[in-house]
Amino acid sequence: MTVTLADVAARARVSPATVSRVLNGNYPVAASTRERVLRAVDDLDYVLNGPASSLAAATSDLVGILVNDIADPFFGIMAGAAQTQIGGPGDGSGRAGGEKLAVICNTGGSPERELTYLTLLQRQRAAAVVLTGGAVEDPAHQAAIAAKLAKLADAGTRIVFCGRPPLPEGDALVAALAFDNRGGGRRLTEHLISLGHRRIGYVAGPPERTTTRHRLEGHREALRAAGAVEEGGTAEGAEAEDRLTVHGPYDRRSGYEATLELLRRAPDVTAIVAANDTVALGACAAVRDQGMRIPQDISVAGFDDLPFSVDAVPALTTVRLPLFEAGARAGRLAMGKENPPPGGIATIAAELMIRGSTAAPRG
Amino acid sequence: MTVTLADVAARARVSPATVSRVLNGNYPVAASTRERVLRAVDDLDYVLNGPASSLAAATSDLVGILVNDIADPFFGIMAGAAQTQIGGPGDGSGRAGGEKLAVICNTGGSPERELTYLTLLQRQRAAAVVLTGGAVEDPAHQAAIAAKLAKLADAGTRIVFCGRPPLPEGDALVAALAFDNRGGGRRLTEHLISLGHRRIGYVAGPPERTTTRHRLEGHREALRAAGAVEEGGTAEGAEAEDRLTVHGPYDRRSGYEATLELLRRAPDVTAIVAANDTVALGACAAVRDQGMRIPQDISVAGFDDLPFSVDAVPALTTVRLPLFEAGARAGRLAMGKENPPPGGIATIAAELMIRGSTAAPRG
DNA sequence: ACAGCCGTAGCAAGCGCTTTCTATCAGGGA
DNA sequence: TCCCTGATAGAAAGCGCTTGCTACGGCTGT
Repeated sequence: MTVTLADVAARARVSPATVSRVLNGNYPVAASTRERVLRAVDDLDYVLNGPASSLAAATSDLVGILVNDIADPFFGIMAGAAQTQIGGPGDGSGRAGGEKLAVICNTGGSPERELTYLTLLQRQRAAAVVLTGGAVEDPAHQAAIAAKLAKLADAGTRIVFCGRPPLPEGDALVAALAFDNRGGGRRLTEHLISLGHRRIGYVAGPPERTTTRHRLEGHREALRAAGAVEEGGTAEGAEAEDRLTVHGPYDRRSGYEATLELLRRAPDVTAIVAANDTVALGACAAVRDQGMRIPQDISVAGFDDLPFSVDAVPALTTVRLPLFEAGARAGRLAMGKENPPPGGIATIAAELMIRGSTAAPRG
Repeated sequence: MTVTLADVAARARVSPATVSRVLNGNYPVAASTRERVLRAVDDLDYVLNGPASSLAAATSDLVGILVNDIADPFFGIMAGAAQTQIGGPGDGSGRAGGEKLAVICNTGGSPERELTYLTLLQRQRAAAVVLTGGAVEDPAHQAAIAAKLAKLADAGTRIVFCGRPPLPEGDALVAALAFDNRGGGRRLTEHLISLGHRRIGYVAGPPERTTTRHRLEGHREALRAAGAVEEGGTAEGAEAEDRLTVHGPYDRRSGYEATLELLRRAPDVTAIVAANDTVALGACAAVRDQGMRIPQDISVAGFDDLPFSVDAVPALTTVRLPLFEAGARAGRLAMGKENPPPGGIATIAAELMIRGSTAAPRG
């Protein structure tokens, strides 16, 4: 029924050990023998039994990539980029070639599913795991994840964070690539302030995510530095900040609804900063549906600079994150093709992209 | 070092066989014994060895999902939806629960990589494989893929097509879910024709893809039915069709450039149909950069109805494909949770969404 | 009371591959 | 000429799990 190593060995008139060595190419085999074996492999259309191989070698060629939402290009781009570095081009034959099987796992942002996938990957003795995107800040889950990662690392699995802050007690991991969300958020709001905006609404992501918090913190840093919310004392400033912030999921619809809420609470905002570009698109729609023009009546800004941002009308002012580059680098780190950054952590710069959706508020 | 089944068995004072049966739950085990085993599993923090298990059982719990470009939400949405049906919620523990590990494989649209991934999946003895999106029409590759799929099916792997036409000699596969690209394309162009458009440009996808061909065929069917290109004879009609069609990859940039080319070739077109929404966005940008307004000066339409389409300004007229539903159904088929459609093939309707980007041409 | 069963648990034989250790052979230096 | 060395190939022992078959009580039916 199934062709096994032994069948190939028989046909090539060598021992199974030799066939294995030819296939893995990590032991000297005479050229003539190798050729004979390879021909037998082709003749019989042999395909290695992965589980058997993994069992015997105690390692597998699986690399897991965990994402929060694969339908979101933010993750799609990173995951795709990582995969370009992991699944080598291959030769179409059944032979190994250093390429691994990159598997993208969609957690849907749920910590439980994240843990489940990590366990599944642990079961498969994955060669590496890449965790992308913001983490949930619940201490219990942080600890659970950290414990699981420690076990994985123990078993020889390489761990890479991409666009995700390192663990508090992050030691087991090979490398963390963190986006400068705080700095990006700060520069974006500084830009709005420099245009003359003072009442700036913020449509934030889910409160429990690190990404949300960091971007929001950057925003508020800029606000405070400019004294933009000082209308008496710090207490009132904080109150104003809260009133001008609405949280919701990272999707278009949430952006739409949160913006409506924001406009209701504070009809006098002159600018709205969204948690990301997708949310910003929803915000734009809401602003427009309220009969206001962008940017004449109200400025809108996003974050991430996803491909569609430049095509929005007007083009979205946003903060560019080098998603592809970061994903590719994470992939290389996972493959051990690249050395981890000093200290294990690299912060990736976020670049302000000023486009048409922001302008000075009306006199 | 690593905890094995035997360790658990020893601690629970039962045989390894019993532990295995408790974990797999497919053999009667007394409640008291089961509990003892489960406690031992927890105590020792045991995690099943996937490769060993797959080897012994001759099956694995991997399900592969092949996509052309994971950075494209078209695929992201389908893949994410499929995964919701495949990777059960799990319980966070190491225990099995019918859930499988859904792995998304990014082929980049390359047939070689598609084949490579299929081999990798075959190696892993995958439980099922879902192939999404249009196929490349090269006969050699068609045959290679068909042969590979036949082998996979032989080995017990379930095969599902999603948004991909069935193989010419498609028999081995469980089910094919095909989008009505031709019908959608036809209705879209009929809509434009009914608005009064006669000179309609078409920004097509890569010529070798089935999706491209079907959508284009639908477009031309509508054109011919309306006699819109008849300016003498059929030969001239065909020539006009070719002149008004520009091929390119399925991305924004290609849409931009192809539209510029189209406008150069035929400055008098009153409408442009794009291969998909992403391309349409590029087309819109090009139209605008040429100083024309949408839809007053020129109408633009897309295909797919990706989430951002409704947020384009003006909102994009397009053809809605139920990507999430199709992906979820494909996932269920892959899991054997749902029966294949009669004949193995189901055609999924495409719905015309008329929005602001199309209007009657200027008198 | 005895044969026959059902419900459970254990034994042991692999699943197909990797890898350590050993065997063999052809040369080359002394 | 003989022994030592380097280059290859083979033998065999698992890797950790699943599962067919066997074993063993206690029950039921007659």
